[in-house]
Amino acid sequence: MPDVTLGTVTERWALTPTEHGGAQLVPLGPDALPTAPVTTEPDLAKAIRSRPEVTRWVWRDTHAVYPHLLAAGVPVDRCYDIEAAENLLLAHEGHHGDPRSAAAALARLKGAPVPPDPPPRIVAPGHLSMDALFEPRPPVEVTLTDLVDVYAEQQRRHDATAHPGRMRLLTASESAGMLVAAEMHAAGLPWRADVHRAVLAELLGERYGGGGEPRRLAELADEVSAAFGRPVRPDLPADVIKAFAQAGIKLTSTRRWEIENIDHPAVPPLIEYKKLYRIYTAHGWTWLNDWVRDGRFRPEYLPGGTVSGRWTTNGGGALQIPKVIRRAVVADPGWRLVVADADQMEPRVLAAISRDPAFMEVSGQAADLYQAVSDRAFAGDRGQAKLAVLGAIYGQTSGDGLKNLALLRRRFPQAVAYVDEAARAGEEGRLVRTWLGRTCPPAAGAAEPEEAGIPQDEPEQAADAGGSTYGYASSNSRARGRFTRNFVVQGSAADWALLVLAALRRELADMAAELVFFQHDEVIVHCPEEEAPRVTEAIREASDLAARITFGETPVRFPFTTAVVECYADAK
DNA sequence: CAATTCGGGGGG
DNA sequence: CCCACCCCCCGAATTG
Repeated sequence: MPDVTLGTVTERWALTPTEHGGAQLVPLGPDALPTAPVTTEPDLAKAIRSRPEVTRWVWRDTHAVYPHLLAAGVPVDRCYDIEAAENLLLAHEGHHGDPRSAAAALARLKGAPVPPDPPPRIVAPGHLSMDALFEPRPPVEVTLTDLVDVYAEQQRRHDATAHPGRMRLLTASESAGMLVAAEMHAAGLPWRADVHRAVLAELLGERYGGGGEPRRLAELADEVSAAFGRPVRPDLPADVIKAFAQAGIKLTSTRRWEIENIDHPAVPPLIEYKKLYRIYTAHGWTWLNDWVRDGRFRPEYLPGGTVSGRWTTNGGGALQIPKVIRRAVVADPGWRLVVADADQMEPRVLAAISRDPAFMEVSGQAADLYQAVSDRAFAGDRGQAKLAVLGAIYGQTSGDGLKNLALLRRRFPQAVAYVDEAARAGEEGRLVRTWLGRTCPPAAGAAEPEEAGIPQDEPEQAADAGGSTYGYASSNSRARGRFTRNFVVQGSAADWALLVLAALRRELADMAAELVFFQHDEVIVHCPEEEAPRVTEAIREASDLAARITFGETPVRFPFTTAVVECYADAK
């Protein structure tokens, strides 16, 4: 069985790149301290290739090292990303957002002035793939011995957390995520520019003068104007609101849900215009020119880019590809896309972390979770069950869902209590953590930490006070409560998803298959047609393994819906 | 004139 | 009827 992240018997080495592609390296003992003198080698890739016995490479920043290694054809098994770990440890210690560079960590260790982080690198459109490797970067490397000191201190800081084993798992899997991110960038998502252009032509028509406004948008704008009896620019909300007002219809916005049921001839072309305008501006011809090269779309993935641990991307809108545009994502000839989507990931994660017996039971089967909940508590009304579950996770405050939420609370008290407690912690200004220990930022304007950092792992029932828990909370603190309520679920789901990715990349290591896309609860693997069954099975195994490692023994199952397709749009 | 905010759409 | 959470990206409007 692959050891995904724990690394019981690991040969660890630390390294730091030097000028002209070389490296300094040093082996580390079980106490994280060097067991031999530092050696210097002229070729980083060769230095790594010649040490296959090393199972984990400790380095400052994956992004500064790993793309070079991949370009040289030297993938690594595991790493430990010191700056990623610093980020997680700082947040856990109540110092979310403090400078996280290795240089800053070293300064804190030595009691020296802490340098601010360099500004985040922005990827300009058109500034593609390998170009990023050769951008001048600020000189924030620290010496290898200093780096090892920071690493050893980080190991001690793990021990000081509420659940050191989980925190180690978190930093290990975040590091694995950094590897996956670089590998997915290098592989790229297969993208057929010709198909994309055909889709655009079909939806938007040709562009006037070759690069001007698409014909279809102009036609729809004319239809809107004709319906109002005067020229109206559909892309200017103020203009549209004024036009409706003149027609005797008062609007506070021109959002789709507010206009779609209005009986006026301008509405259908206006809605169609908004839909197409969005495609045109965000994923039209300009996007295609900027972001697709040689049949691949290579976004830069940022693991842990959001506070909850979900990933973001830097440019290209890779996590918001509209459904219609997915027709351009097509496997190479003879290859397939295995598109795998975790079924009801967040409710199942809530079952695993709350250990609610009844909720674990309905989550212990591969079948539709919402159907199981509705059979048990909602007389078979799946839609109501789904709304109630999502309402509990998001912190619904109004509407029909509320009485269903009460029903949910009766049937699954421990699960609802788990998120209720997270909400209360947020309202009271405390911090909350995911299952593995990723910690939410403090409330805006919260009294600066110190105070020994607000411990709250197993918060007492807070002297309850009975009665209305929310009665005296301000709107701000209620918003904070909804945030922390959702954070423990969304973030713990991100914990699990990261472990799935880490496990899956190891399952795929001896195949031609490549991970090419990851979006919260969905992965795409690009593989030769004949490997697709193995890949499908690998995803199942990665899911099971991730669940065991993340949550320990649990009856909760995490099924994926997988589709083997040539085109992304044909999945599900 | 550059930077920031707003409004509206896309994703999960 | 909308819900409630986490995001990105664009063009226009506004602000410094």
